[in-house]
Amino acid sequence: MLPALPNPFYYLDNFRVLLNWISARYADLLLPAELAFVDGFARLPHASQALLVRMVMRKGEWFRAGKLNYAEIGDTRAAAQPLLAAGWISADPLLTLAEVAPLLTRAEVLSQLPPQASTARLAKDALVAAWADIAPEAQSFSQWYPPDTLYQLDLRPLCDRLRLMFFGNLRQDLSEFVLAELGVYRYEKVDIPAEARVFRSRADVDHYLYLHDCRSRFEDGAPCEEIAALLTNLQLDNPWLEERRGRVLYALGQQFERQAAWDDAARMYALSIDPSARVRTVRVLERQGRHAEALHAAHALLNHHDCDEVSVQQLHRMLPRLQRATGAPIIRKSRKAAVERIDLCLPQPPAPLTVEHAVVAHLHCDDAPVMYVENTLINALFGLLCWPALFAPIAGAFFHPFHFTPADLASPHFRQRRQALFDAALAQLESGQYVETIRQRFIEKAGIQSGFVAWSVIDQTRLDLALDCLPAAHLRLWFERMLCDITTNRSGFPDLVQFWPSERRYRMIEVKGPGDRLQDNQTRWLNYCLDHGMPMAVCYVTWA
DNA sequence: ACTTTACGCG
DNA sequence: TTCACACGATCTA
DNA sequence: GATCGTGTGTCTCGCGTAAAGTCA
Ligand SMILES: [Mn+2]
Ligand SMILES: [Mn+2]
Repeated sequence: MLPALPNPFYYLDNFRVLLNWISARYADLLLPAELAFVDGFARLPHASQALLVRMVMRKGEWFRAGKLNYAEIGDTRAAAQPLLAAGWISADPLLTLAEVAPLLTRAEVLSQLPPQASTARLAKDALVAAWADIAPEAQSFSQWYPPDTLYQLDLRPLCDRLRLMFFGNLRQDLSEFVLAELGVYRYEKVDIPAEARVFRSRADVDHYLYLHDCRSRFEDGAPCEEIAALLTNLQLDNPWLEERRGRVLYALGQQFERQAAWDDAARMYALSIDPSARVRTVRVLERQGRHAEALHAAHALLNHHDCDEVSVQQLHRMLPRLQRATGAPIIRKSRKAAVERIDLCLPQPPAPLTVEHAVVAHLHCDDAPVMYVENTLINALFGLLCWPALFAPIAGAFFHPFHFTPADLASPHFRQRRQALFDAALAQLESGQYVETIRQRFIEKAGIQSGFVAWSVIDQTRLDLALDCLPAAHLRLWFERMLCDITTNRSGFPDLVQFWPSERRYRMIEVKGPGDRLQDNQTRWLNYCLDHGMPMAVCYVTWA
């Protein structure tokens, strides 16, 4: 049980912090009307401020007075009056039946229908359908349901904008404040300059919101052509936003592919700067039967010097097919790295246990314990050793108190911007100091949110075993590869690690159940590790 | 009377 | 808005 | 067997409550 907060208006305090943060850093990016809100909010009566924040933190834009019951606010209708006068909420909006139905319970819907024995037992959907036959298309809430009053929150777009400018994303919200205060989340303390802000221009904020809206509409099933038109001529000079645009375009391309709209898909991929879009361009040509063009495009990409590892892997897999289809000589690059293979026939464990657990149970013994850790072990060791580099107050990396990774983690310059800090961290692997550093940091930083440390998975025992059995040279190789492309290379590690503490050695085991195959990122890590002489194995399981 | 799900909450 | 697995379709050896 | 595409479950803080559906 969490301790209660002493201040019943804690959420209002948090909102004020956000507003002050915004007005201190972003006054030049706000319109006069938006500044007027920030200003005017502070002059509202206390209870009205609180009520507005309660609505902002809840879902939707419509709120029934009867459902806004807060002891610390008191009379809801009285608190709402100043908000109505300011025009930040409106009363008794016009609604369609489809809009009003979710606001009413089944019993309330029934109460507004003429009493008929035939309707009394119907499900809510059926009651609403019956209501549609006798009700107008749209009417005010008080006409739909006289017993209660409805308010409409008109500030959602502005509050989303402020939330975005504060967090730099729309995934986080005001609950971060209270969760941090309660200690549910603990965040690393990073010095944030008084002027630090993630957006440099209002246009960038507008564009982020625009792209987010495009993505939402796409996910809600809007026609691809419609979203495509919204993105096609969008000019962005901010690389971060252009990447976000590229990801939406890529998703659109995939959807067009599902519809076999090859030309549209190719158009989306051509507009996208996402590297995977270039590979899909080749695949679309192939699916169109344009094999010679596809082969040519594949070679063009492969010959380009900055073709990334993922694309190279995917293109190489396409080459034999394209070469066969075009009659070109088939060049097979069948360099199959020899990896130890373990074949097991095991009884299928009952849910929720998985094939990985079955293999753990089979291979585990007291002097050679096995852990099911996937990416979490190496990521945690990396995150602990490189903690000062990851949380270094680099300009632009941290701009609010609730980061669990630096904002520029995916940037190609990520490592270079922290070169000295990463060099120092990795140098500890040469000196042997890393063991003590990681142990100490595990204690010192325990529980603090980090994108690399899953605290619930890593305990002292596992950490000690890992530090005893994993050679520093191998840690160095893993970390170096991760740093080449952190977002790509932080996943794909094998499922299991087995340790022999008495011999100070280990092996990694990727488990494959029936029907499962090595995935691309697993193959890349496997090949890298084998190339460097690391002990790897793949365990294929069939059910007894 | 029971389960499932969505939401609000600190 | 991540990551990994499950599974079916299709084609090739 | 290899490859590709698609769907699913797991993450997201954990708890209490209301609402709706399911079943007898
Ligand atoms: Mn796995
Ligand atoms: Mn596996």
